[in-house]
Amino acid sequence: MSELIHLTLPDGSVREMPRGTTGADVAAAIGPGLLKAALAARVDGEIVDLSRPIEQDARLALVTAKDEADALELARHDFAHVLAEAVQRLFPGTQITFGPSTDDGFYYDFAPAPDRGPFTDDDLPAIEAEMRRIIAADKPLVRQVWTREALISRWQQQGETFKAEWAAELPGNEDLTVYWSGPADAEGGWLDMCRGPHLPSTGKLDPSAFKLTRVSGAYWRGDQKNAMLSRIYGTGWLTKKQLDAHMTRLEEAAKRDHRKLGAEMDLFHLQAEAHGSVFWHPRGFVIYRALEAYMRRRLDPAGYLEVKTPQIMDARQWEQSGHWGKYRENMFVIPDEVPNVDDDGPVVSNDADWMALKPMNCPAHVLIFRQGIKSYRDLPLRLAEMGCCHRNEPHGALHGLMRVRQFTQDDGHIFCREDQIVAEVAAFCDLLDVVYKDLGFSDYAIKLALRPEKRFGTDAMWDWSEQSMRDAVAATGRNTPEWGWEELPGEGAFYAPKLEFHLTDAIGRTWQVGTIQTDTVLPERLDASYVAEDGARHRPVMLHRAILGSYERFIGILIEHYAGRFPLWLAPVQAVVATIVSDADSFAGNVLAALQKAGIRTESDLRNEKINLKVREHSLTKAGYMLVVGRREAEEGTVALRNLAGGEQRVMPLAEAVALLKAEATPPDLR
RNA sequence: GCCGCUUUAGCUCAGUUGGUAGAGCACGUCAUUCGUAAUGACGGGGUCAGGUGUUCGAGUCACCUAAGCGGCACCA
Repeated sequence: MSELIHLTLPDGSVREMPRGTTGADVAAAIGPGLLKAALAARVDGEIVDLSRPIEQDARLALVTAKDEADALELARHDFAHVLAEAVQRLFPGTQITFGPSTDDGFYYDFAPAPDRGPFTDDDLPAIEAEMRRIIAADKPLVRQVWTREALISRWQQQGETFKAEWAAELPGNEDLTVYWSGPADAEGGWLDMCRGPHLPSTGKLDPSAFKLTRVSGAYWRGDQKNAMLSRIYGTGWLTKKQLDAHMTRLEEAAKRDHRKLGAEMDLFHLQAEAHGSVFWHPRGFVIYRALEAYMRRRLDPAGYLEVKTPQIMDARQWEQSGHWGKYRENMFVIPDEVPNVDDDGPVVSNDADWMALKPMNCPAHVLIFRQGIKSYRDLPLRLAEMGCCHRNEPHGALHGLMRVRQFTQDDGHIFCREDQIVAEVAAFCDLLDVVYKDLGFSDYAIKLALRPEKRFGTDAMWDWSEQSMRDAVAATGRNTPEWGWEELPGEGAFYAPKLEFHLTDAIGRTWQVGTIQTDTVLPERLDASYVAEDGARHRPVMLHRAILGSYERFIGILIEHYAGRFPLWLAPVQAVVATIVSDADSFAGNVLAALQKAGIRTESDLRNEKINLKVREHSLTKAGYMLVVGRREAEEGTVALRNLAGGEQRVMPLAEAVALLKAEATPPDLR
């Protein structure tokens, strides 16, 4: 059995090695430097442990720190492993569950010992120290294959009920792999069930390249019916330098948090008395209005007809649409009865009729569609509404402007025939693309959320509506990895598959903004129909769609995207006229008037303060431009125009400055 | 809703083992007219989130409620 196998290395050279050789053997044969640097082996494309025997001819590449993505993945997985070992050594009785790598590190979910509550931030320093000890001990990470029965029985013996449950339910019938944090099968060894691969030993990790960041609760298997576990998050890298760079990035990102900038720039506020609803301040509402005006200018020529529908509707309407049954808990419900204030009895009797604040606009749009008789000639009918909706969201979900209880959608519903769907969805994607680019987003992700478990409609309807959506996206060529395209099983709405458009906030969290959905359920439930060429009544398909999603969320993302430094057409304050001496007050008045006449949002600052202070203050509130006037400008009819973002300034005649600002403040669609 | 943490002046924060509150900025008054990121002096301002309890005494300890923050779950 001492045959030789042939391993093809990345440079094309072929090495003869005995069957059963390992990545480590090959590295050693090439040179001690490579052996030291090697982290894992890539055999025919698959990453495996350096110690895994190779049984047949293969392409082999050794993974080192230079293969950053692979190396990071390996290191983060190992950090999670070391974290779990550290926790069990420090807190006996803690059960381990599972712990994967993440985009910037790792986490591990634990079931704390019964006599001890969940972990807190105070536990982290000790756990970090224990992790460093495990790394310093340079424990070998040893792979073993166990039968399922043996492993389950070991977990049960050790009281690891979560691991036992998982081992029993892992799909397939094959044996399971475990990894020892060495020594294997001996005192001091520590075992976890894991598919691998792992680094050769814990010492390959840089003990200064990780940091435990926070603790949180997390449900076992992500289901809130299950036990609440205690999750410890860490960020992990290959070097301390990478870790430091990451921490710096986080600090920078925190500075662009829309909640922080919203206060600093005096855009809006939130307070307990109306938690989850936004108090827009004058400067913030300027952005809102500019965005709304822009959207109307985009929607009108795209064939949308804007409507306005009631804020409150009878509960029976929501029953018929299906929302009452599914979302009753999250709707604001009010009695349709005048309370008798003189009466000592209950303000509302049990048999009151119930009304609800609208959580969405679609049923109302169907009601508009149903007025009169619609012909196939009326289709596609595109109704739009800047619809103010209320949803009583779970309190833990609220988040600044991103997740609120009162919000305004740039909503729209397209009633059309089945054969019009591909064209309508494609046109929507194109319109959305134009809008996002105008607003500064060339990078967004597209996902298709498929039928959920609980849904209305037949499987045939879902087959058809999901496929129509795939076809429509394919027609736009956007169903590719570059667009982040993926299908999300089970995540659709109860009445329709959802095409989702996602943007990312300052610290990397993604938020759904735009959406379009192919709905055949609601037209059925609310009995919408049109007369076709054959003279018979047919059901229209209803496309639910929004580009911004909600003004609140989109403005939140805009604030973070621009770090408050908006393009001039969206800037709350586009220009500030500031004087150096009071002798220039009168000329400053002329400058202010000229700018306001040109439609530039301008403020003036005539305070008896140094120009340094004025520059500083208006820079901090992120006004667009400053027009400084002193004695010289007043005499010459010029202004010193300073871009507060860039800092450069130029003296020019007033008329020239007005023209310049007017051009830059023109919205992108009007240029 | 679940887990953990937080809540002291308009904002950012200090307040040691329980002995009835402090800074910087902001704000007000006065002086300063000073050419591109903080002029100076003086002054006003707090039921320490709300409630209940322990205590001679609570910003400090316990419990409850609310909101916020980080996750989880949810997101029509």
